[in-house]
Amino acid sequence: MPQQRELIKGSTDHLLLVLIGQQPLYGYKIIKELDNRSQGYFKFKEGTLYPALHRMETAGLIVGKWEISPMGRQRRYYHITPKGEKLLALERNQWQDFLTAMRLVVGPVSA
Amino acid sequence: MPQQRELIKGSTDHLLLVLIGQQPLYGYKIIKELDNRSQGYFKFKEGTLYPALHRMETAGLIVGKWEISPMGRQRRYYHITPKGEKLLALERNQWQDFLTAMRLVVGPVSA
DNA sequence: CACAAATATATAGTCATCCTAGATATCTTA
DNA sequence: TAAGATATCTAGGATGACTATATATTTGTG
Repeated sequence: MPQQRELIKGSTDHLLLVLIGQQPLYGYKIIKELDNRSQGYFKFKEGTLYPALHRMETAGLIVGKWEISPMGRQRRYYHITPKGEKLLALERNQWQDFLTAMRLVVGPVSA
Repeated sequence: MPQQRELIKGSTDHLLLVLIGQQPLYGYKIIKELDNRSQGYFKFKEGTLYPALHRMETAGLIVGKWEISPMGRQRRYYHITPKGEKLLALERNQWQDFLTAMRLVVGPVSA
């Protein structure tokens, strides 16, 4: 499973890329968004999120820019890059493949 | 996400528990079974599998017994324990919850 | 006004897991 | 007899998630 480990470990990164791919977001907002959208399931810790964002920026998947939020405050907004877009599309396929493989082993998953 | 990290990291352990929960199996056979059932997706390495089995045995989820295979050879067959059965049922629910949360964030997953 | 809580970013250190790589042994088949 | 499949095991490296902490600003409350 060449890509599976990355997927497993990367489910965090995938979630971040999905959100940032929809709109530029800053770290703290991402934590809140993930919490809200998942109805309280995902509760990312700062120690997980910020290093992940830095990793992804180093990898050229996103770029962080200091911008003024609608509230007039300085926020570090992350934008997805073309490279990030490509990886995002790839990750969606990998996620599908992983789910398919899991279903084959553990049996069908309801819903 | 208290259980999510365990789930992510534990997708390996979950797969093993599912298989062993269906029938006693030995390590090498588990690798082949996962490969076959997943149509080549899961290709566990020995360095991943055996330590995982040892961890799970230490945790009391499975017990390994040296037995003679139908081929007349010594194999270390792992059997699920009552404790393992309970965790397996719990893990199935956690897997469902995780999938639900993922869908809420990344959108519906086909099939 | 003062203080608490929420907002917001960051990182050092710990821990767990996955994989590489190698060791070892038996059995089957050409 | 040799090669390849079967079978188990572990040390060490790499990576990522979390705890804990530091720091600063803003909002809400009494």
